[in-house]
Amino acid sequence: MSKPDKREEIVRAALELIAEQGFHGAPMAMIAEQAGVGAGTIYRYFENRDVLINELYQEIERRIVTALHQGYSREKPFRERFLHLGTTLLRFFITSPVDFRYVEQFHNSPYGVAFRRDKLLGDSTGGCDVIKELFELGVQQQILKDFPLVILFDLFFGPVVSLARDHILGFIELDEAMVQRIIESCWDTVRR
Amino acid sequence: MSKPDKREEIVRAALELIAEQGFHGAPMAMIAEQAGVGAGTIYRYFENRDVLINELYQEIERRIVTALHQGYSREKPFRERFLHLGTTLLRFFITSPVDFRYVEQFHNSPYGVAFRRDKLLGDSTGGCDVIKELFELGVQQQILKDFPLVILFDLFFGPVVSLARDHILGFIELDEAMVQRIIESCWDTVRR
Amino acid sequence: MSKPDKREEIVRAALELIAEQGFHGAPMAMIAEQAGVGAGTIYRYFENRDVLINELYQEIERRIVTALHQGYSREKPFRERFLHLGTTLLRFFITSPVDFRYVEQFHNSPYGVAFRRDKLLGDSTGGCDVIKELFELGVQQQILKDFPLVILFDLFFGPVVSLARDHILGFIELDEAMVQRIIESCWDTVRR
Amino acid sequence: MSKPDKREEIVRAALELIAEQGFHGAPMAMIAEQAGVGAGTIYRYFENRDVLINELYQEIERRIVTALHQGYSREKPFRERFLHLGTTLLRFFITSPVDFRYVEQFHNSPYGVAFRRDKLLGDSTGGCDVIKELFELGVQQQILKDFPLVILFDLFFGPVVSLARDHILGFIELDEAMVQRIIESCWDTVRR
DNA sequence: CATGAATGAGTTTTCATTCAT
DNA sequence: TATGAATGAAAACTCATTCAT
Repeated sequence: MSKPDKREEIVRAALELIAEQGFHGAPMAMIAEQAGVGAGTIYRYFENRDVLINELYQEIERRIVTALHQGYSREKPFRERFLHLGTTLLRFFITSPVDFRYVEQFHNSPYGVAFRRDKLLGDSTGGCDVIKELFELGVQQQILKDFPLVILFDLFFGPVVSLARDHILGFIELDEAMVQRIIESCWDTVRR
Repeated sequence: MSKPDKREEIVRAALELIAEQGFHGAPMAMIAEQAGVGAGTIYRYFENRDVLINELYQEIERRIVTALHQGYSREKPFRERFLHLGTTLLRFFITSPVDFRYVEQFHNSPYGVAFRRDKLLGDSTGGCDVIKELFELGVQQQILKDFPLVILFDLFFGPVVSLARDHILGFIELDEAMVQRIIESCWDTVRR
Repeated sequence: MSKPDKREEIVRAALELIAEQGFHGAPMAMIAEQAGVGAGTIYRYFENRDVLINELYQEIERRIVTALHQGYSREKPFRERFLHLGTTLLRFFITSPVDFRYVEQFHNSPYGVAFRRDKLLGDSTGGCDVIKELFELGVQQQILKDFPLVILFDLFFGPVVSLARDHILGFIELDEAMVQRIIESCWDTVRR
Repeated sequence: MSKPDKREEIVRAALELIAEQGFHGAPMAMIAEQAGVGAGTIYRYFENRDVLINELYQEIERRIVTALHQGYSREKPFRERFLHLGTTLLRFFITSPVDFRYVEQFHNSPYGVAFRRDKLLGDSTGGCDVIKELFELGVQQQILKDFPLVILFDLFFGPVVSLARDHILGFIELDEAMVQRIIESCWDTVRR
């Protein structure tokens, strides 16, 4: 196995185990075994457990940002851009349940709290500037309701996260049509 | 300290520690110290850690249910009842940050997963029959949008939870007027 | 409940629990509950756990000695006296399984070791002078084989204990006739 | 220290401590210290305390079986084979006092009871098929007295165990000649 | 006298991290 | 560079004993 491959395996193993079993259910030894490497090897790629966990989160964040930008264009009309971001995010979550579960584990843990404290930002999706930019624009141009930015975020993304969770837990089955209808409802909530 | 006082102190200490530090940050010894009792004393009131954690959750649930029923009347118009439940819940969360944080910790943990599995329900507020009843009525009478119940729940309560979290973390400051406006927006999301 | 009754109940409860579950399975609180008294009450009758356990043993020993003397007479012929002691002891054990189990637990424990150390004696039945006396007589009068006393004890009582254990554990079923035959065999072992 | 050495040290330490102090007197930390290893190291070789204790017992049983087979031959006359087994067992016990004490501790403990329950056998020496086989043969061929097998076992091995115990505790001093004489006496007890 | 709630020392076990190979 | 055996601190839990009522 080549060097980057090893790192890859560790990341994959850690992500899956933590997503499925929580932080409790993923001790370093188990991650190593699942990754097919020695326990000590993890420490060649990640200084310690905390670093591993935080880097995992950042990798997911990067994937989310990439997904959001795919097919996104500042030229399109505001509503369309909005729907694009909403549906893309919801679709990302329900097609990447491991990533989603990990993010949830992360946010509800000492790691997530520390992370949030650092950011002092407040978007529940995690540092996606493209979203923030669009919301700010919508407020400026009075397309969106006259709420503080954070509230608009919560009104729009609160349901997205809840729905993704319920889909992944099997309480509902979201198909593409439903995703569209839902995000349109969310849009109605925040638009003026 | 009288007997019920001791149980009370343990509950309070456990609740605060877990809400603030998560389950990791609240070992039994620390809970005992914070409560001003011996380590073994906790086990006189709670069979083991799991029981303690689950009873804590149930106490909060009882408090929520009590709050929701206060001032609630089946005689009032549907919309008014809806707004009552939404504002009451949001107000409860932001005035009981410890309870709220605990509930979040709980849901995102092996305990919460097991709990959900038992319920097979899917409302993110936790066994509040009065809420479920009202939503079912709304669907029947075609007052609410034609979505599965679970989705309506998520559309309505997803934002509530997100907003409560951001308020508690200090990202926003929700006053009574804002609470009213927000819940009205949520109502617009789900009503036909 | 009168005072001696309470002591009696404690003794009975402790004996049964320890006999059935071993020392591990009989914490003071459980003994108290089984006896129908408060946990602290035990300490009015026995200074501490060790004292209780040792007194329990001594009570059994007294019962054994009493049994051995019943119907025993120095006037009878040697062989008859011998058979009397052997059959009486074996009968006592299999009709008092709780006492027997307790004695076994006791001997194989720190308590028993300390007890033996104190005695520096060596009879495996526990300080029964009538037995010792008879054996010494048998050696003197050359009725018994020319072995040290301790060895004669072991040859005679080793089987008795093993058989009692197997009877109580249900591996064999000893009736009166069998008891007679067995003890006669043991007699053949030690007699000249 | 090489890997098997460490396991060896743990086994030795546990065996000695338990033999001398009983199960109570041998907590894992003490075993680790005595073995010169870290507390956690024990768990690399034994899943938990129960496993350690049971494996210890099985190792001893293997040693006993090995000893019994040494110099044993189905060709030799019955009586000779009998004496071989008896003397070998007694010799093994008095030259391996730690093993003997451990076996006694084991049998008189929840471990031993569970173990016996599994076996449903009833020989007090512990699964030594060679012994059982010989006894069965003796019964068939009417060389031994007409007793159930279990009783013959107890008549023969009851004294052996008692004698070994008394030798180890220092109440008697068994030399080779005495061992011979004793086992011959035991033989007289069971032979027709 | 009797009680039983309270205690905290002591037990088993886990797991992040190190370091000799 | 990779390994995985070894570690020991920390966690949950038990229980003999005390002492206020």
